[in-house]
Amino acid sequence: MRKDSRLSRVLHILVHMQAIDRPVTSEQMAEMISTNPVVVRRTMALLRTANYVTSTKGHHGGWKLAKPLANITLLDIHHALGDGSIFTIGLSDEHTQCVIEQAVNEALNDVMNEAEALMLKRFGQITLDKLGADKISSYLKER
Amino acid sequence: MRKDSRLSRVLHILVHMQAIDRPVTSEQMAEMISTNPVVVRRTMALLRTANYVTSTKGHHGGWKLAKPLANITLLDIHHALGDGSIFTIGLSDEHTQCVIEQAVNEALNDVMNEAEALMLKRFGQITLDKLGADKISSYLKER
DNA sequence: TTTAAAGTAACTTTTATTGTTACATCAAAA
DNA sequence: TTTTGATGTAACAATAAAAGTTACTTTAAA
Repeated sequence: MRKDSRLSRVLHILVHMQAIDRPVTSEQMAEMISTNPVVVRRTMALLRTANYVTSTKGHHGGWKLAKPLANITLLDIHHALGDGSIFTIGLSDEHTQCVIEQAVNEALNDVMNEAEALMLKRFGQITLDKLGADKISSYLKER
Repeated sequence: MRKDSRLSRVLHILVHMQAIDRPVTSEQMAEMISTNPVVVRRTMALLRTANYVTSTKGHHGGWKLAKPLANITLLDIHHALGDGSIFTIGLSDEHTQCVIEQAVNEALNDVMNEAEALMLKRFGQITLDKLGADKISSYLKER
Protein backbone atom coordinates (compact mmCIF):
# COMPACT_ATOMS: atom_id res chain seq x y z
CA MET A 1 0.00 0.00 0.00
CA ARG A 2 1.46 3.34 -0.89
CA LYS A 3 1.44 5.94 1.87
CA ASP A 4 -0.94 8.83 1.68
CA SER A 5 1.24 11.92 1.98
CA ARG A 6 -1.46 14.43 1.13
CA LEU A 7 -1.82 15.66 4.71
CA SER A 8 1.89 16.31 5.13
CA ARG A 9 2.17 17.92 1.72
CA VAL A 10 -0.86 20.15 1.99
CA LEU A 11 0.12 21.36 5.45
CA HIS A 12 3.51 22.25 4.04
CA ILE A 13 1.80 24.28 1.34
CA LEU A 14 -0.62 26.03 3.71
CA VAL A 15 2.16 27.18 6.02
CA HIS A 16 4.06 28.56 3.03
CA MET A 17 0.93 30.38 1.84
CA GLN A 18 0.67 32.21 5.13
CA ALA A 19 3.90 34.04 4.34
CA ILE A 20 2.78 35.14 0.87
CA ASP A 21 0.17 37.87 0.43
CA ARG A 22 -0.56 37.20 -3.23
CA PRO A 23 -2.57 34.33 -4.69
CA VAL A 24 -0.32 31.28 -5.01
CA THR A 25 -0.58 29.25 -8.20
CA SER A 26 -0.82 25.47 -8.42
CA GLU A 27 2.43 25.65 -10.36
CA GLN A 28 4.20 27.34 -7.46
CA MET A 29 2.73 24.92 -4.95
CA ALA A 30 3.79 22.00 -7.12
CA GLU A 31 7.36 23.24 -6.90
CA MET A 32 7.10 23.46 -3.12
CA ILE A 33 6.34 19.76 -2.89
CA SER A 34 8.10 18.54 -6.04
CA THR A 35 5.11 17.43 -7.99
CA ASN A 36 2.67 18.31 -10.73
CA PRO A 37 0.12 21.17 -10.64
CA VAL A 38 -2.71 18.73 -11.29
CA VAL A 39 -1.85 16.75 -8.18
CA VAL A 40 -1.92 20.00 -6.22
CA ARG A 41 -5.30 21.05 -7.60
CA ARG A 42 -6.78 17.69 -6.77
CA THR A 43 -5.88 18.00 -3.11
CA MET A 44 -6.51 21.75 -2.82
CA ALA A 45 -9.98 21.27 -4.31
CA LEU A 46 -10.88 19.26 -1.21
CA LEU A 47 -9.77 22.13 1.02
CA ARG A 48 -11.76 24.59 -1.05
CA THR A 49 -14.88 22.46 -0.65
CA ALA A 50 -14.36 22.65 3.10
CA ASN A 51 -13.83 26.43 2.87
CA TYR A 52 -10.24 26.64 4.04
CA VAL A 53 -9.02 28.14 0.77
CA THR A 54 -10.45 29.92 -2.26
CA SER A 55 -9.30 29.82 -5.85
CA THR A 56 -9.64 32.20 -8.79
CA LYS A 57 -9.09 31.49 -12.45
CA GLY A 58 -7.40 33.63 -15.06
CA HIS A 59 -4.61 36.16 -14.94
CA HIS A 60 -3.25 36.73 -11.43
CA GLY A 61 -5.41 33.88 -10.27
CA GLY A 62 -4.41 31.21 -7.83
CA TRP A 63 -5.18 30.11 -4.32
CA LYS A 64 -5.68 32.09 -1.12
CA LEU A 65 -6.29 31.15 2.49
CA ALA A 66 -9.94 31.68 3.42
CA LYS A 67 -9.18 32.10 7.13
CA PRO A 68 -6.19 32.52 9.44
CA LEU A 69 -4.13 29.40 10.14
CA ALA A 70 -4.88 29.96 13.82
CA ASN A 71 -8.48 29.03 13.03
CA ILE A 72 -7.63 25.71 11.34
CA THR A 73 -6.54 22.53 13.11
CA LEU A 74 -4.74 19.48 11.77
CA LEU A 75 -7.99 17.62 12.38
CA ASP A 76 -9.88 20.06 10.15
CA ILE A 77 -7.51 19.34 7.29
CA HIS A 78 -7.59 15.61 7.93
CA HIS A 79 -11.38 15.73 7.70
CA ALA A 80 -11.29 17.86 4.58
CA LEU A 81 -9.11 15.25 2.89
CA GLY A 82 -11.87 12.73 3.31
CA ASP A 83 -11.29 11.17 6.70
CA GLY A 84 -9.70 8.09 5.22
CA SER A 85 -8.64 5.15 7.30
CA ILE A 86 -5.36 5.91 9.05
CA PHE A 87 -4.22 2.33 9.63
CA THR A 88 -2.52 -0.09 7.30
CA ILE A 89 -3.92 -2.93 9.41
CA GLY A 90 -7.04 -4.40 7.85
CA LEU A 91 -9.60 -6.78 9.26
CA SER A 92 -10.59 -9.90 7.40
CA ASP A 93 -14.28 -10.02 6.67
CA GLU A 94 -14.77 -13.24 4.78
CA HIS A 95 -16.46 -15.09 7.63
CA THR A 96 -18.48 -12.57 9.55
CA GLN A 97 -20.54 -15.41 11.02
CA CYS A 98 -17.45 -17.03 12.58
CA VAL A 99 -17.27 -16.20 16.28
CA ILE A 100 -13.50 -16.41 16.21
CA GLU A 101 -13.20 -13.90 13.41
CA GLN A 102 -15.66 -11.69 15.25
CA ALA A 103 -13.68 -11.88 18.47
CA VAL A 104 -10.34 -11.20 16.77
CA ASN A 105 -11.70 -8.27 14.84
CA GLU A 106 -13.45 -6.84 17.86
CA ALA A 107 -10.20 -6.86 19.82
CA LEU A 108 -8.22 -5.28 16.99
CA ASN A 109 -10.95 -2.77 16.33
CA ASP A 110 -11.13 -1.70 19.98
CA VAL A 111 -7.41 -1.02 20.06
CA MET A 112 -7.36 0.75 16.72
CA ASN A 113 -10.31 2.91 17.67
CA GLU A 114 -8.64 3.93 20.89
CA ALA A 115 -5.42 4.82 19.08
CA GLU A 116 -7.29 6.69 16.36
CA ALA A 117 -9.31 8.62 18.92
CA LEU A 118 -6.09 9.73 20.61
CA MET A 119 -4.57 10.74 17.31
CA LEU A 120 -7.59 12.75 16.19
CA LYS A 121 -7.81 14.39 19.60
CA ARG A 122 -4.19 15.54 19.27
CA PHE A 123 -4.81 16.71 15.72
CA GLY A 124 -7.72 18.76 17.01
CA GLN A 125 -5.45 20.45 19.55
CA ILE A 126 -2.93 21.71 17.01
CA THR A 127 -3.73 24.79 14.96
CA LEU A 128 -1.72 25.32 11.81
CA ASP A 129 -0.14 28.55 13.05
CA LYS A 130 1.59 26.47 15.73
CA LEU A 131 3.46 24.32 13.21
CA GLY A 132 7.04 25.21 13.95
CA ALA A 133 6.09 28.80 14.69
CA ASP A 134 9.36 29.31 16.53
CA LYS A 135 11.63 27.96 13.84
CA ILE A 136 9.71 29.54 11.03
CA SER A 137 9.54 33.06 12.43
CA SER A 138 13.28 33.12 13.00
CA TYR A 139 13.84 31.67 9.53
CA LEU A 140 11.67 34.32 7.89
CA LYS A 141 13.47 37.11 9.73
CA GLU A 142 16.77 35.99 8.22
CA ARG A 143 15.67 36.72 4.66
CA MET B 1 -3.04 1.29 -0.57
CA ARG B 2 -4.21 -2.19 0.13
CA LYS B 3 -4.66 -3.09 3.79
CA ASP B 4 -2.39 -5.58 5.49
CA SER B 5 -4.78 -8.17 6.90
CA ARG B 6 -2.14 -10.68 7.95
CA LEU B 7 -2.48 -9.91 11.66
CA SER B 8 -6.25 -10.38 11.68
CA ARG B 9 -6.03 -13.50 9.55
CA VAL B 10 -3.25 -15.21 11.45
CA LEU B 11 -4.89 -14.52 14.81
CA HIS B 12 -8.05 -16.11 13.44
CA ILE B 13 -6.03 -19.19 12.51
CA LEU B 14 -4.17 -19.41 15.80
CA VAL B 15 -7.37 -19.32 17.84
CA HIS B 16 -8.81 -22.06 15.66
CA MET B 17 -5.66 -24.15 16.14
CA GLN B 18 -6.09 -24.04 19.89
CA ALA B 19 -9.27 -26.10 19.56
CA ILE B 20 -7.66 -28.80 17.38
CA ASP B 21 -5.18 -31.28 18.86
CA ARG B 22 -3.81 -32.53 15.54
CA PRO B 23 -1.41 -30.73 13.21
CA VAL B 24 -3.36 -28.35 11.01
CA THR B 25 -2.41 -28.20 7.34
CA SER B 26 -1.91 -25.04 5.30
CA GLU B 27 -4.77 -26.26 3.15
CA GLN B 28 -7.12 -26.30 6.14
CA MET B 29 -5.93 -22.90 7.31
CA ALA B 30 -6.41 -21.52 3.81
CA GLU B 31 -10.04 -22.56 3.98
CA MET B 32 -10.45 -20.83 7.34
CA ILE B 33 -9.46 -17.51 5.81
CA SER B 34 -10.58 -18.10 2.22
CA THR B 35 -7.24 -18.01 0.54
CA ASN B 36 -4.44 -20.09 -0.89
CA PRO B 37 -2.14 -22.47 1.09
CA VAL B 38 0.92 -20.61 -0.17
CA VAL B 39 -0.33 -17.37 1.32
CA VAL B 40 -0.80 -19.17 4.61
CA ARG B 41 2.69 -20.70 4.58
CA ARG B 42 4.20 -17.33 3.87
CA THR B 43 2.68 -15.76 6.96
CA MET B 44 3.00 -18.82 9.20
CA ALA B 45 6.70 -19.08 8.32
CA LEU B 46 7.20 -15.74 10.09
CA LEU B 47 5.54 -17.11 13.22
CA ARG B 48 7.69 -20.23 13.06
CA THR B 49 10.83 -18.09 12.88
CA ALA B 50 9.66 -16.38 16.06
CA ASN B 51 8.95 -19.77 17.68
CA TYR B 52 5.21 -19.46 18.11
CA VAL B 53 4.43 -22.47 15.89
CA THR B 54 6.24 -25.50 14.47
CA SER B 55 5.71 -27.27 11.17
CA THR B 56 6.37 -30.79 9.96
CA LYS B 57 6.48 -32.04 6.39
CA GLY B 58 5.11 -35.26 4.97
CA HIS B 59 2.18 -37.45 5.84
CA HIS B 60 0.22 -36.22 8.84
CA GLY B 61 2.33 -33.13 8.77
CA GLY B 62 1.13 -29.59 9.32
CA TRP B 63 1.39 -26.85 11.88
CA LYS B 64 1.19 -26.90 15.68
CA LEU B 65 1.27 -24.24 18.36
CA ALA B 66 4.65 -24.14 20.06
CA LYS B 67 3.27 -22.62 23.26
CA PRO B 68 -0.09 -21.91 24.92
CA LEU B 69 -2.02 -18.94 23.58
CA ALA B 70 -1.95 -17.52 27.11
CA ASN B 71 1.79 -17.00 26.61
CA ILE B 72 1.46 -15.02 23.38
CA THR B 73 0.29 -11.41 23.07
CA LEU B 74 -1.05 -9.52 20.09
CA LEU B 75 2.14 -7.50 20.23
CA ASP B 76 4.24 -10.67 19.91
CA ILE B 77 2.43 -11.59 16.71
CA HIS B 78 2.62 -8.04 15.39
CA HIS B 79 6.38 -8.13 15.94
CA ALA B 80 6.69 -11.56 14.35
CA LEU B 81 5.01 -10.23 11.22
CA GLY B 82 7.79 -7.74 10.81
CA ASP B 83 6.73 -4.68 12.76
CA GLY B 84 5.66 -2.80 9.67
CA SER B 85 4.42 0.75 9.71
CA ILE B 86 0.84 0.85 10.98
CA PHE B 87 -0.18 4.20 9.47
CA THR B 88 -1.37 5.02 5.99
CA ILE B 89 -0.23 8.58 6.58
CA GLY B 90 3.16 9.26 5.08
CA LEU B 91 5.51 12.19 5.51
CA SER B 92 6.92 14.01 2.52
CA ASP B 93 10.68 13.98 2.47
CA GLU B 94 11.60 15.86 -0.67
CA HIS B 95 12.77 18.98 1.11
CA THR B 96 14.35 17.91 4.34
CA GLN B 97 16.19 21.20 4.50
CA CYS B 98 12.94 23.21 4.47
CA VAL B 99 12.06 24.34 7.99
CA ILE B 100 8.37 24.23 7.17
CA GLU B 101 8.52 20.65 6.02
CA GLN B 102 10.52 19.83 9.13
CA ALA B 103 7.99 21.46 11.41
CA VAL B 104 5.00 19.81 9.74
CA ASN B 105 6.60 16.39 9.83
CA GLU B 106 7.72 16.78 13.41
CA ALA B 107 4.18 17.59 14.50
CA LEU B 108 2.68 14.69 12.56
CA ASN B 109 5.39 12.33 13.75
CA ASP B 110 4.88 13.25 17.39
CA VAL B 111 1.19 12.51 17.16
CA MET B 112 1.65 9.27 15.23
CA ASN B 113 4.30 8.06 17.65
CA GLU B 114 2.04 8.70 20.59
CA ALA B 115 -0.84 6.85 18.94
CA GLU B 116 1.39 3.96 17.92
CA ALA B 117 2.81 3.67 21.43
CA LEU B 118 -0.70 3.43 22.85
CA MET B 119 -1.67 0.81 20.30
CA LEU B 120 1.39 -1.36 20.92
CA LYS B 121 0.91 -1.03 24.65
CA ARG B 122 -2.64 -2.34 24.33
CA PHE B 123 -1.50 -5.13 22.02
CA GLY B 124 1.02 -6.14 24.66
CA GLN B 125 -1.75 -6.38 27.26
CA ILE B 126 -3.88 -8.85 25.29
CA THR B 127 -2.93 -12.53 25.25
CA LEU B 128 -4.41 -14.65 22.49
CA ASP B 129 -6.39 -16.84 24.89
CA LYS B 130 -8.41 -13.74 25.78
CA LEU B 131 -9.68 -13.25 22.25
CA GLY B 132 -13.39 -13.76 22.65
CA ALA B 133 -12.80 -16.45 25.26
CA ASP B 134 -16.36 -16.09 26.50
CA LYS B 135 -18.07 -16.36 23.12
CA ILE B 136 -15.79 -19.07 21.86
CA SER B 137 -16.07 -21.39 24.85
CA SER B 138 -19.86 -21.31 24.69
CA TYR B 139 -19.71 -21.81 20.93
CA LEU B 140 -17.45 -24.86 21.26
CA LYS B 141 -19.71 -26.40 23.86
CA GLU B 142 -22.64 -26.31 21.46
CA ARG B 143 -20.99 -28.67 19.00
C1' DT C 1 -6.99 38.63 -28.89
C1' DT C 2 -3.57 36.69 -26.24
C1' DT C 3 -2.09 34.85 -22.07
C1' DA C 4 -2.16 32.90 -17.50
C1' DA C 5 -4.58 30.68 -14.51
C1' DA C 6 -7.93 26.81 -12.61
C1' DG C 7 -11.08 22.63 -13.73
C1' DT C 8 -11.25 18.12 -15.07
C1' DA C 9 -11.35 13.69 -17.57
C1' DA C 10 -8.65 9.86 -18.84
C1' DC C 11 -4.88 7.24 -18.54
C1' DT C 12 -0.25 5.51 -16.68
C1' DT C 13 2.99 4.55 -12.99
C1' DT C 14 4.17 3.03 -8.53
C1' DT C 15 4.27 0.02 -4.63
C1' DA C 16 3.05 -3.41 -1.33
C1' DT C 17 -0.08 -7.10 -0.35
C1' DT C 18 -2.30 -10.84 -2.00
C1' DG C 19 -3.08 -14.52 -5.16
C1' DT C 20 -1.38 -18.23 -8.29
C1' DT C 21 1.45 -21.69 -10.58
C1' DA C 22 4.99 -24.86 -10.61
C1' DC C 23 8.12 -27.63 -8.73
C1' DA C 24 11.47 -29.40 -5.14
C1' DT C 25 11.83 -31.69 -0.74
C1' DC C 26 10.61 -34.65 2.76
C1' DA C 27 8.35 -38.30 5.54
C1' DA C 28 4.79 -41.57 6.34
C1' DA C 29 1.92 -45.12 4.39
C1' DA C 30 0.87 -48.67 1.15
C1' DT D 1 10.27 -49.14 -2.76
C1' DT D 2 6.87 -46.45 -4.57
C1' DT D 3 3.09 -43.54 -3.78
C1' DT D 4 0.95 -39.99 -1.36
C1' DG D 5 0.40 -35.93 1.36
C1' DA D 6 2.52 -32.49 3.38
C1' DT D 7 5.82 -28.14 3.64
C1' DG D 8 9.37 -24.92 1.23
C1' DT D 9 10.05 -21.68 -2.09
C1' DA D 10 10.82 -19.19 -6.42
C1' DA D 11 8.67 -16.59 -9.91
C1' DC D 12 5.11 -14.21 -11.61
C1' DA D 13 0.19 -12.07 -12.00
C1' DA D 14 -3.67 -9.53 -9.95
C1' DT D 15 -5.32 -5.80 -7.06
C1' DA D 16 -5.93 -1.35 -5.23
C1' DA D 17 -5.10 3.43 -3.99
C1' DA D 18 -2.13 7.33 -4.40
C1' DA D 19 0.53 9.79 -7.34
C1' DG D 20 1.94 11.26 -11.78
C1' DT D 21 0.93 12.73 -16.57
C1' DT D 22 -1.36 14.40 -20.74
C1' DA D 23 -4.65 16.87 -23.02
C1' DC D 24 -8.17 19.80 -23.23
C1' DT D 25 -11.86 23.22 -21.54
C1' DT D 26 -13.07 27.34 -19.15
C1' DT D 27 -12.30 31.73 -17.29
C1' DA D 28 -10.60 36.39 -16.62
C1' DA D 29 -7.08 39.80 -16.87
C1' DA D 30 -3.66 42.10 -19.78
